[in-house]
Amino acid sequence: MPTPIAFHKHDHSCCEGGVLEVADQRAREAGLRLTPVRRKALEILLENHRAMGAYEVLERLAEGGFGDQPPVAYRALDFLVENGLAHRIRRLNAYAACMHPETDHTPVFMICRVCDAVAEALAQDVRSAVRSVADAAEFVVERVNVEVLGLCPTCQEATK
Amino acid sequence: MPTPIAFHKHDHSCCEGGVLEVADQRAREAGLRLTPVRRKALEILLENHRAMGAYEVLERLAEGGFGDQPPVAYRALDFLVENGLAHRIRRLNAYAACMHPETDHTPVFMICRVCDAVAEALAQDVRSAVRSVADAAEFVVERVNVEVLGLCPTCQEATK
DNA sequence: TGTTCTGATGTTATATTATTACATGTGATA
DNA sequence: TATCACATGTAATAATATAACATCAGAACA
Repeated sequence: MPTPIAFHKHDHSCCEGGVLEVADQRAREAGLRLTPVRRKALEILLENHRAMGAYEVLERLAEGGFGDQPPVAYRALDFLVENGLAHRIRRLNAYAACMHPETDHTPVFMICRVCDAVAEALAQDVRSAVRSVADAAEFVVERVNVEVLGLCPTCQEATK
Repeated sequence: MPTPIAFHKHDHSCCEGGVLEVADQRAREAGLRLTPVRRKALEILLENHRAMGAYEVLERLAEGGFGDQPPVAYRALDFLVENGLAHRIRRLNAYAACMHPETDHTPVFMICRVCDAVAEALAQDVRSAVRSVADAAEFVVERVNVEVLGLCPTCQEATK
């Protein structure tokens, strides 16, 4: 199954190179420890450009000479998520490289229920709407996760 | 751990009775098959008034004379979610009775990272913001799930 | 009444996802 | 070099979820 992280065609080399560059930069500036396993995990997510399960990432890490036990993948992925370099897509029990690591954003994930494709979008409006609801409940917001289920452009066609 | 579905004190008998009443009504009118296990599962969620794991619900169902194997709980919970009588809280791998079954809503769940308390809020603004993002991506929205992680009023106090 | 169909339930087994616990290594700092 | 903090490796297991199939109960109908 394809499960790309964007619905439409694009020059993927830009995503990959750009994101890795930002990651390296953040590592230098913010003192992030982007160690070999962690960087490799990010590369794997970027290469595939789709939501991947932890065990799938683990397999690729093991092929790359790293450990082959679950914590190896979970630790690397947790690190990436903690530091805004990847996101966790809960509906799919999967992870995807963040496409906008340079900005402090509230991502919205659109997940196709037919083909499992995922696209990440930025939505400042969603963030502010959430914030006002939370304020009313006296709740302090730290992270916002929005997952939208529906039909991607391709599967809409197929359904017709 | 308590994990209530609302942060503030309230008359819980209203929630419980009201929601069950709406559920029964929907069963009659819309031809929903709210069978004994399904109704019991809803009662369990309402009684506890908090997010509960499937196995926790299963245990209570078994005590009530129903089957004690995982599919018993998963099927009942899936039914409730499908029909808008419960929600799945993915961050907690848990389920909670819907507090607004009468309305077609986009729930926002606020989840406390310290005590796991969950509160459900309605947010029409969030829905429309999501919709406009999705339109731009030519994505057809079917369900929206918003989970906000942060600190509930009680844990904010404790952290000070 | 009895037959047939559909969907719900029970049960066994197993798959998938995630964590705990502990040993080992590694690089910075005093 | 001693010590510390943190990263990694590994074994074992916990927690969550589903597949597959048998059985049952009620509706629709001859």
